[in-house]
Amino acid sequence: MGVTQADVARLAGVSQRTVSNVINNFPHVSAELAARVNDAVEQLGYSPSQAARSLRSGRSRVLQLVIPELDVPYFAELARGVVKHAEEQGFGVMIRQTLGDPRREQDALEGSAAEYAEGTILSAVGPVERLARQSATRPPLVLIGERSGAGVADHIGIDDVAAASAATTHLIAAGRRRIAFIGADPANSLRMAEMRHRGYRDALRAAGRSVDDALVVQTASYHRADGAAAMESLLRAGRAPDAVFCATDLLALGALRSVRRAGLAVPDDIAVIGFDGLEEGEYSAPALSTVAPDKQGIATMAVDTLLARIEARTQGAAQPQPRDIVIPFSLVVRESSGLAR
Amino acid sequence: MGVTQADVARLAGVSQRTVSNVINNFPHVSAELAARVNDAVEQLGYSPSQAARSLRSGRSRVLQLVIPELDVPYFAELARGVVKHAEEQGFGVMIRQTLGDPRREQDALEGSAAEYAEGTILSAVGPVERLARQSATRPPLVLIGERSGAGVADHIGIDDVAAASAATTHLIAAGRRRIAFIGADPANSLRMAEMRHRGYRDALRAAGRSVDDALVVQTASYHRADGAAAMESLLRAGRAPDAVFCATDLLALGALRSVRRAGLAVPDDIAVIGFDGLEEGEYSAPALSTVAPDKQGIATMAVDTLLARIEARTQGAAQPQPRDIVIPFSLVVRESSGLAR
DNA sequence: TTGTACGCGTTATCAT
DNA sequence: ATGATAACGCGTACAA
Repeated sequence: MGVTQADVARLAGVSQRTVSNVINNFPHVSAELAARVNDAVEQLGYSPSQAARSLRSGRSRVLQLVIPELDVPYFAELARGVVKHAEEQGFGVMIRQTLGDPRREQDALEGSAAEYAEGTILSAVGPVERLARQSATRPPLVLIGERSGAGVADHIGIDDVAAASAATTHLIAAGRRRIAFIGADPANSLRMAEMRHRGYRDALRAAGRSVDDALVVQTASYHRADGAAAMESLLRAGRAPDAVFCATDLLALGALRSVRRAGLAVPDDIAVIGFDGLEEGEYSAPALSTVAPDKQGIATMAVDTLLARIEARTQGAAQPQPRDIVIPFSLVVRESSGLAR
Repeated sequence: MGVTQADVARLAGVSQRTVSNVINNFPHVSAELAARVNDAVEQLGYSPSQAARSLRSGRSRVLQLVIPELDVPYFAELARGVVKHAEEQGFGVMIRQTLGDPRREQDALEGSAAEYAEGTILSAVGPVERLARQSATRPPLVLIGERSGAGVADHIGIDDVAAASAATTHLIAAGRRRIAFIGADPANSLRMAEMRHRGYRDALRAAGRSVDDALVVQTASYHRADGAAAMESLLRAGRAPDAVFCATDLLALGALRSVRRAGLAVPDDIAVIGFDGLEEGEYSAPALSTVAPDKQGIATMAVDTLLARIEARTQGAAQPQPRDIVIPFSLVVRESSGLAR
């Protein structure tokens, strides 16, 4: 703060232009001058003003990541990957936390804060159609998780229906008869919930099973406590299921605790499988089976896609159609869905 | 992007100055003009350039949070609190991830990226003396976790020694005789590890117990896997402990799994207590006892302290001496350290 | 190879 | 209450 290129130039006895050249290591600078400038920089503790640089160049080298909650492990792992990869590409990451509030999502995209970033990676909790509308003039937007129906923005994610179906099919193959689903969304606002629910139903039908809606329980949110409460209600409601597919690992971890407290055994009495591939599930008792999206892949691809958009934009190139990039997932069978005795 | 105050002024038929006044809702603007300007803003989809604003005002309203790993739950919870509180104060948060690399810490403070932020909250993994040195000319720095010995920067944190002592004393009071400690730092680079280790020893001595170094195991890091490995080595090494205090909850969660896999029971055979107060510990089997720092308190206080420094700096006020603010912790007794039968 | 001069979009000082 | 104008620090076209 305070010390400018002009100060450095004065001390080094060169023009400001030369200082700028040295800073941005421009090809044609005599080694001697460069040394003198670097000395002066060192001596004054000069560091370039990002604000001026950004105003001048129109580039901030900052990305914005908008997620619901930083301490939900799935988002934390995602954020780790995004920050890491962005830094490797020379970009910083501003993180905004919506806490599930659609107004905050809106504000993150339209508010003045948005102007810092050259682009946004958004994991929305609500419908994204409205949000993504102004993409023409706004900085590029890449969606993860919820996708926009209209193909109005790039989307990176896994095939939720197929993944949910794989989890359910695994339970069926393990010989389970009464397979419950925890995590349906009452408001139907999350397409994610809808898709995982659909995958569950699809798998059941494909196996010739009927779908028993008494075994489908809605949750207000996707935290451990919701899973615990949902499982309790399932256990209270007469005939208990012999397997449960939870829409997130956190729900599953909560469910695990409720089963345990009810004095039942996992997987002997009830098999449990989650969704997210959290490391936490490797250490639960029993270790949690799960459907694991390639989170690092999602993070990397989201950053790369966004950077490509930004690049094209600054080049004034024609923007290709928004793409929907599907990232692979894997079924991770651990203890909680082992074959029943 | 592209549309400036001048464009808005032209459309509204006023001077650019008036537009600026309306944007920053300056007191003296006729309601009629303001409406016209706002219309034009709406119509053009104008939003102010943060770069220009920041260059002009010298303020970016951005804070920098530097932590080792975003997906370590302790840091994730901390980051949540910091981002939340900073946003409430009108500040965005750039997150940098050091992955435990001291060079990245250095770079976060000195590199050009640092210039974006008006101040930095740093959770260091290495010695901070060097890092904090240049505080005179650099933006303000607030330390969380590791503290600098010299009182060269503000520090927010709990009393690690007292907290570790409380955990150990709890184990002693529960009748445990052979209490192990997991998490000592071989390189001794983390003062945190040293302090928690010291608290453990202090409590033992205060109870008239001898300290058996065979029960102290070092870990390379503070993740679940390290805790699991450490516990295994403890179980392999002859006489097993009947209690373990782990320097972090993650270590404890790993230890829990190793005990389970060895066919032993927690807390009957071995009591376990961790450190961090993670929500994850409420759902482990058994639920994990822990020492819980007031994480939201740390986050809030770190932001407030940093903001106060920034304020004083922009006011040109004299900077008070760096403070060391101690945040309370609480002992959370859950199942894993219940009384042995 | 290096110096001079201008403009990026804002805010703020000085008049009116 | 509003309009002209300077300056924030940097990058670069143009000139030398």
